[in-house]
Amino acid sequence: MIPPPNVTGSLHMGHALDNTIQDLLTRWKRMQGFAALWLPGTDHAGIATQNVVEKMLEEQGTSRHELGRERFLERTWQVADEHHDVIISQLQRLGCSPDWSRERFTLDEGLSNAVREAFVSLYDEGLIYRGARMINWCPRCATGLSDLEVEHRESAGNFWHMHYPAPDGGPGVVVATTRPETMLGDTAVAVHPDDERYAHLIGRTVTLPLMDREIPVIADELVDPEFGTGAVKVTPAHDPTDLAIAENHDLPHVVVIDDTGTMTDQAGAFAGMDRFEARRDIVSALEEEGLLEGIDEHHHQVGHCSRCDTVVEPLISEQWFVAMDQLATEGLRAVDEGLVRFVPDRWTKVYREWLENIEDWCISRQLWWGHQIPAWWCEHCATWIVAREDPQECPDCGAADPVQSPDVLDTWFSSGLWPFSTLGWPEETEELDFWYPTSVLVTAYDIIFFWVARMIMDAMHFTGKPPFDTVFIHGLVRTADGQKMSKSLGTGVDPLDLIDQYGADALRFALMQMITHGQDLRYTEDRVVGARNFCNKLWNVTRFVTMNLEDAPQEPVDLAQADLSLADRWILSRHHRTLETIDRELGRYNIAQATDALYEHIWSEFCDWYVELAKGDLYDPETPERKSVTQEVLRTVLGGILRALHPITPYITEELWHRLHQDADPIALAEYPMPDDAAFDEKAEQRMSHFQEAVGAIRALRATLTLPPSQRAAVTIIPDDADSLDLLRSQEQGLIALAMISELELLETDSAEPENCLAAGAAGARIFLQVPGSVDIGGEIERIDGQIADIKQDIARSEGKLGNEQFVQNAPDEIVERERERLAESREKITQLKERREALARLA
RNA sequence: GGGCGGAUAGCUCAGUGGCAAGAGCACCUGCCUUACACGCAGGGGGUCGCAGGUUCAAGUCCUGCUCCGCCCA
Repeated sequence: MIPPPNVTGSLHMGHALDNTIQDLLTRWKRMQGFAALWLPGTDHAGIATQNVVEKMLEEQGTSRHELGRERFLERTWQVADEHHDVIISQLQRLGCSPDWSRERFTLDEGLSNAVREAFVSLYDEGLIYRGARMINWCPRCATGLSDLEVEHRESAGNFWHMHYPAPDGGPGVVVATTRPETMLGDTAVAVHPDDERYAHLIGRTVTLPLMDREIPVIADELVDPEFGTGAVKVTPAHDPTDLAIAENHDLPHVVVIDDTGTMTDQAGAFAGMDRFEARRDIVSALEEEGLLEGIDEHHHQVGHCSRCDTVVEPLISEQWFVAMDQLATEGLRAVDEGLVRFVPDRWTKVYREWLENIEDWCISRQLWWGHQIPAWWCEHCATWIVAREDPQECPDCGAADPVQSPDVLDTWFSSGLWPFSTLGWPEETEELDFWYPTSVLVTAYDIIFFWVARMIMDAMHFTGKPPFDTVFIHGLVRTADGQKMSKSLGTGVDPLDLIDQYGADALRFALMQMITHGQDLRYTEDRVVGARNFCNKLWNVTRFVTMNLEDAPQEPVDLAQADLSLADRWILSRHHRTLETIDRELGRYNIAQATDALYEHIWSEFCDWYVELAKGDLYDPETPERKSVTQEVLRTVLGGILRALHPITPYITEELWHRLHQDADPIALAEYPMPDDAAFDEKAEQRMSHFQEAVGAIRALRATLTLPPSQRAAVTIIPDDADSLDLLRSQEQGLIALAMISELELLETDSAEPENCLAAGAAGARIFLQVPGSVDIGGEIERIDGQIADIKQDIARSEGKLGNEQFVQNAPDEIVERERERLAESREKITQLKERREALARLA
């Protein structure tokens, strides 16, 4: 299932990451023959979209109220449609392959029916109710918000200490507050019952300054005696804790701030002022009266509207709520019974703790863009009618034309239904029957609460089943220095720019390499450059292969019957080990590990070694059978590589697939390559690694002399044993080519060492490079000294371990034996190195 | 205040308690070697945050601490 990108913006790097993961998983499973549904769609993002449109209207000098609800919605649909088209085309450019025929939008008719069904049935069960409670109100958006839509940020503020005198002119009490403007609505002062400092005041009254109102001093456990002066002002209408205290003591509410952030006519002299203006004026008024005892700087958490950043006002307001107790229990059951699992697992705890401490959910929004609440007010009965069908009259009293609530639902109310509403719920459709419950949800950790938790709760409640069995949680894409990417800060990166510059495949490959388990990832462009280079490498090696397949036999060679070279056996073995790694790691959602395994296999094994060795066989007219076997191996391995890579880089692999196989079906429909144990060839891998070591040793010797590739050199090799001799003899051609040898002398095991040579040891052989003419060998002596020093350390370490009785006794025999072998090898090596150094010193 | 994550090469990150710590990028040296200079070959670079502990053996497990980031209140 796709997390619906909202229709207000365009795709950012987070979407690119998220959708590439989903596309990868979908293509992978699809190629493996599973019926894989990836259902795309978008959500209407109520408050965000409405804000975008209102801003546009403001620029045009009008407002939603001037337009009226109907015309405003027309305008908003237009904007939403435009953004929708942009997003869809972006997803397509990224190479996403969902089932476009099933695309859904949360305001579609079907999904709206689901919303209405969900609302009415929750209402009928008593899980949705309407009530006056303290909620978070955004004065700018003019709507209530859920707790999740408020961002608490530490802000610099003050602690104002205000003196509330006793009515008889006595000392009274000093209270401290961060919000002086609310004092106009104070209806008490509260202290902790055990606080001896204030015990004498409990039950008496103090005078509320500026309002000249007597308010009681009460005792309540909720007061923290350590905080501030230990005495708090109580403003039931404007603070959740104060409201709780007021309920304990039956205190009256005085509303002094209205839903536009303006002081009400209850606010005395300050009526009509903006709340922040009033704060300043109240402070100076108190100061004038000598009632301001002091100001402390104070950093505290202030709630901001997550959509417009306005300071949120806690207000008592009549709204629709979802009672969360029962739903949360069902949501917890889903993870407790293992019906839903989070990857990585640690997010389970985050999810669980949130559900365990959840409050009722305010779902009504005083907006126009969204699902209008299916509740109608009957003026005559003074009751709400909640119904699936629009009522023409009140079912109780028959009064005509009940009025529908103008409010709409929180967007997440509809998003929570997404996994099943998109498949037709509440109808019992074939789609629902076949596809539901789904398998995987992929999303970033920042919407676990908003979306994931709600989907799980809703699914458990309405369908009795989990919406999916796995939630794969990834991190956020950040800038190179770890900042959040944001358009407004100018730190955002547009994935489309990168696609233009490097291609969608490069972007996808880079993102898949960077992804870690639930950790944020830092984006730098050089990762995409690297991925682009990799694509280029793949392109070129395919070019090489196809060029060399032009004269390949019509009938493909049966590799199972063919006479395979060491290199052939090796690359086939490595290829299948890579496939095994991919299968294992993707199965664990270790996407980067799977991606890196392919990178390594393609570049460092296939290109760097197999292709280089293949050239000898391809260009040697003497051995046509070898050539056709090599051609077949190239075709087979490259074909496997392209298919294995296709879910990550769909475009280039599709193109190259058709260059490799002219009449093939699309690679997207090809079978995903699976590892075959029969291809694992331990022996070939071991022999090949000895061969590679020999090549490496010669190359290293050449490098110390800074010989250019054009200057080939004569090499003598003395194998340690018959096995090595056999290996090197069989690989002579490759050795000469890869180590740039002019003349190769492969001696018998016990031969005498040649004079005037640079020497090196490789697994199973000693290697001698003839020094041509006057070359500086000082560098080589230095290099050998370094090696001697390193090996001395190794010897000391091995001797230490083996000299330790505890180690020999307790460690597994295998480990001890290995340590003995290593020690012997090191001693052998150091002897050779010392001899070599002396020989060099004589040379110089 | 509670919880979570991170600290390994200059940078970004991998690293089932056991063959001498790896990759990519960056850096240095030499190369247009006929698939690829978006490339090839070679190389330098590490007190694995700090302090204890467990173990024959710790980057890896335990405890405490420091710093950075995030979530919740």
